[in-house]
Amino acid sequence: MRRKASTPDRSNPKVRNLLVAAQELFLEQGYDAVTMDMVVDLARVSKATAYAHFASKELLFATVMIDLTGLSGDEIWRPTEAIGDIAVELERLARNFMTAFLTRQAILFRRTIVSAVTRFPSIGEAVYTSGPKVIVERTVMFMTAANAAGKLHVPDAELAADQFLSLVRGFIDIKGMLSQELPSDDQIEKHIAAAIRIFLVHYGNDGAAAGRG
Amino acid sequence: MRRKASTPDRSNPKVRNLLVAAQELFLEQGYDAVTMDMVVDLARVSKATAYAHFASKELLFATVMIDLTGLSGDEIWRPTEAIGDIAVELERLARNFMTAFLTRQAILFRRTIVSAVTRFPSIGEAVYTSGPKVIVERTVMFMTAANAAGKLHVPDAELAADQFLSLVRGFIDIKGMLSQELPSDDQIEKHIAAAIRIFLVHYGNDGAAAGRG
DNA sequence: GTCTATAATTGGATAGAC
DNA sequence: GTCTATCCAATTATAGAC
Repeated sequence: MRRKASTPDRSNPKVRNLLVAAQELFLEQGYDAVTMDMVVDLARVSKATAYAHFASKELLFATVMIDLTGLSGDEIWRPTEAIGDIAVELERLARNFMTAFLTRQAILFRRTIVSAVTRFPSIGEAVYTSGPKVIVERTVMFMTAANAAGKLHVPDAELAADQFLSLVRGFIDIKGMLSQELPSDDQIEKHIAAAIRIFLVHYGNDGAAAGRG
Repeated sequence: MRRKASTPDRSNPKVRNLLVAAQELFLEQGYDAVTMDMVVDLARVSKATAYAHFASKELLFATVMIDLTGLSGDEIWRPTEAIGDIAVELERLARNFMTAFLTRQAILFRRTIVSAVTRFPSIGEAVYTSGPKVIVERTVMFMTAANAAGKLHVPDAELAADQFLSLVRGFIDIKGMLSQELPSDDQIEKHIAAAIRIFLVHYGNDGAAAGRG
């Protein structure tokens, strides 16, 4: 019965142990540096058991990566929410995004997934589709809703969403990807505030900006 | 004589062949997927020769990566240049950055270096220092110069540089990192134009923006 | 310096007992 | 399903001749 080809049985404790161990090791060390021996040792499971549930190291890796992807959809913004004070809303959206984006775990995940793209392109596509793509879509929805509610003046919601997320992200994430250092909470706060300021000067609906369109 | 520990002899044709072959293979497939056999085959050199010049695969990899880093300093902007029409200057800076950033080779390089950070942190630091860090520094210099010349109103040059680069980069680079698709030249042009527009509304010196500081 | 041939080890995956 | 013990292919690095 091709159970192995489909979803592994997560009610099985050994399967869970394997997934937890594999996740930790893959995130910390990357696909190649991790051996199946290391995984089964940490999971306290024999190798044969591991291969009874996951047909290959590659499949175990893919399962772990896909599991990690679904974390960041609704956490940004829910389309059902009403929009209050626009500066507050933008701030909340920005902070939600940054906490999902700049945690140590998130950075490790991005490193790991980027490392794997070359060899497992389909995993990269899947993560893109259920990760960044969703974030952008949600932000576009937000911009559209804010525009409709008269809280922003947004002629092009996709452009505005792209610019907002770009400003919020900033350029610091590169440092996080290449080195160990992460920005402090204080830096992040200041950064978000500045991003919202420049964004609102352009897209705010208080008539402050001239010559837009 | 510990020649191997220092810089390899680049006047030697076989060394050059090795570096060229290694660069191509590492960029296309990543550190682990490339074997020394593949490198020496492509370089048409024997394995023993390779190890006569590079003490290990790791050192060969590090050499290739460091070589690839120095490409993007002066190409952004030179501090000696006088600043003319600000919109034109910003556009040139943005385009220089994007062509250095969104080429196929640049993306492959970023993927490869990110993959390697976990296992070779010092390489990541080195690349950060002579890559992104330099780009940011140059852009800060530009902002400072433009402010001094009265072409921009920039109270905080570092913030302005971060915002400008963030806007120009946009959010599309993520797609490039996770999938194969790259934005078209046309999309890039429109994107740059929009970035400059929002930037100038905030930082332009024509009195269009209100309430800044 | 350069080559061919080979050592030494690692690591993904499986056989067979329980 | 689970374990122990093992196979076998791949890979980094070197020995020894020229």
